[in-house]
Parts: sequence; structure tokens; C-alpha cells
Amino acid sequence: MDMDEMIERSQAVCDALSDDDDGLKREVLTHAGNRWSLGIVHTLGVGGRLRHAAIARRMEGVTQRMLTRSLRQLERDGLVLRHDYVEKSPRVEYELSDLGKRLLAQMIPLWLWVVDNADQFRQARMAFDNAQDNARP
Amino acid sequence: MDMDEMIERSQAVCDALSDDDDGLKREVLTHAGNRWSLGIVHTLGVGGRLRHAAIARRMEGVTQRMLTRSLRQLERDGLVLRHDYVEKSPRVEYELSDLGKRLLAQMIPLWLWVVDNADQFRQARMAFDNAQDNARP
DNA sequence: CAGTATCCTTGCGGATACTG
DNA sequence: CAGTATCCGCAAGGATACTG
Repeated sequence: MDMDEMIERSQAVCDALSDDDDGLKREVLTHAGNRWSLGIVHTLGVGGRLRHAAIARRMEGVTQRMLTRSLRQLERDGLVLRHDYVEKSPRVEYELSDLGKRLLAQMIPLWLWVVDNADQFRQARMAFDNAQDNARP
Repeated sequence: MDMDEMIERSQAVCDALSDDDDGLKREVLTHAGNRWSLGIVHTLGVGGRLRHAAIARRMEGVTQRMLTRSLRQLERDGLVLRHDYVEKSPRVEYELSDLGKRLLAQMIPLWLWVVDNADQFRQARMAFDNAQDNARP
């Protein structure tokens, strides 16, 4: 699929979108832009079925509050499954749903692409910031 | 490339990431989650080189302020080129850079995927919300 | 251990008015 | 026309303490 064809298809799709679909699309992408969501998806993709604390250990910097909130969001979006062994000493495990695994499969090429092009991003930014500095001394 | 291989590759890549690379990756994805950024990229992908007002017309709901801000951000990220004809009656045109076009090419399959799975997302959400309601009457 | 409950700061996104 | 300058509400994200 070349560029023009791709744009044409996306144009057709976007035109056909109901307001609901468009809202959903934006919502999914907004969640994807959240601080921890994609990191959790990646962690679960790599680690399989993990407990709350195990995820926290693998994700340097996340607070309990944000981890719980993000997991709830992912669960609500159907991307993560929550398994609550109803024991007296709490035991809860999380894992990717099928939908979550497929989302991860969609995201990974994007991550790889971003990393592959990291230099171009940085270079563009430096050029932009320098131009700003020269314009406003 | 199957799922396991993909995860393995992404794992290797993420392990090799410097803090800078990781920050950059997250930043790009955060910007992608912003309200207008991807819409602008799509608009420019479809419409080619457009003036500020032309973009605004094609993007129902965006304010001057947010359009300018988003364009600046995209320009800073090297995704959009800004052409300022220095005339007395201001004339500025924007278009996707090569990097921007390639990002769009990365995003379109993701959009299509989200739309294709819209029902699954909605279904998951309804199930989740119902479970919540039952748990807290 | 897996959460809630508070409180706080920050920045996004929007509305409106003004300028070269 | 293509912006800037202000002011504002709100939600994201974080720090800390507490609970079943």
C-alpha cells in the first residue's frame, strides 16, 4: 500500500465515521497518550500475567494511585483483564486481553519507528529552538 | 512477523533505550494524544499545503489559539513545515514534512484498526460500566 | 497487598479581546 | 490574515496517609 492509496483509504474511512466513532478513535488515542498506559500494555505483553506490585516494580516511577487508575482505564477499554482471587490476603492479577494483545501488536511497529527516527526528531527540535533563540534575543 | 517475535524485538529495543530515547518516544506519543495534532496531520496529508485559515475551516471546532499552538508543536517536532511569504498582508502556509508524511503513514493503519474494532471497545466499556453499577448500587 | 481518600500543582484546552 | 495576550475551568498526574 503506497502513501496516496493509504491517504485515500483513510479519507474514505474518516468521512464515513459517525460522531461516535470519531469520538471513540480520539479517546483511544488520547488514552494511548497517557503517561503510563502504553508502558503497562508493554509490560504485560512482555511479562504475561502479573500482580499489581509486580507491575509497579517493573515500571520505575509509577505511583500506586496512577497504576490503579491506569489499570482501571485499560480494563474499561477492554485491553486488560483483571483476575481477583478473592482471598483474605489480597491477590489480584492482570493480563492483556486479546484486544490488548492486538493493540500492542499495532503499537510496537510505531514505537520502533519513533526510536528509529529519534535523531530526526531531535535534530528538528534543535533547529527549531535555535531559530527561536535567534528571532528573540 | 508474529506476536512473540514482535514482542521480543520491542523488548530488545526498549532495553537498549537511553533515558533520552525513552523520553522522546513518550513525548511523541503524548503529542499524538493531544486534541488536535493528529487531526491536523491528517488534514495536511489529505489537503497538501494549506493556509492557517484553510486548516481551521476543515477542522470544525478548533480555536485560533489551539491551532497555532498545535502547529508550533508539530513544527518543533519536525512533522510540519511552515512557509512564511513575508508579505504585508500575512500569508503563511503549512505542509507535512517528509517525517510528518511518514508518521501519518504509521498512524493510518492504527486508525483503521481502531475503527475496525470500535464495536469491541464499546462492548467492553458497556460490560465494565454495568459491572460497576452492580457492584455499587 | 491492593487499593481509597485527600490535597496539591501543573498544563491542556477554551473564550475573548487585541495587533501588525 | 495570522497571529499574541489574558483569563479561566477542569482534569491529569503526583505526594502522602490511611484501610480491609
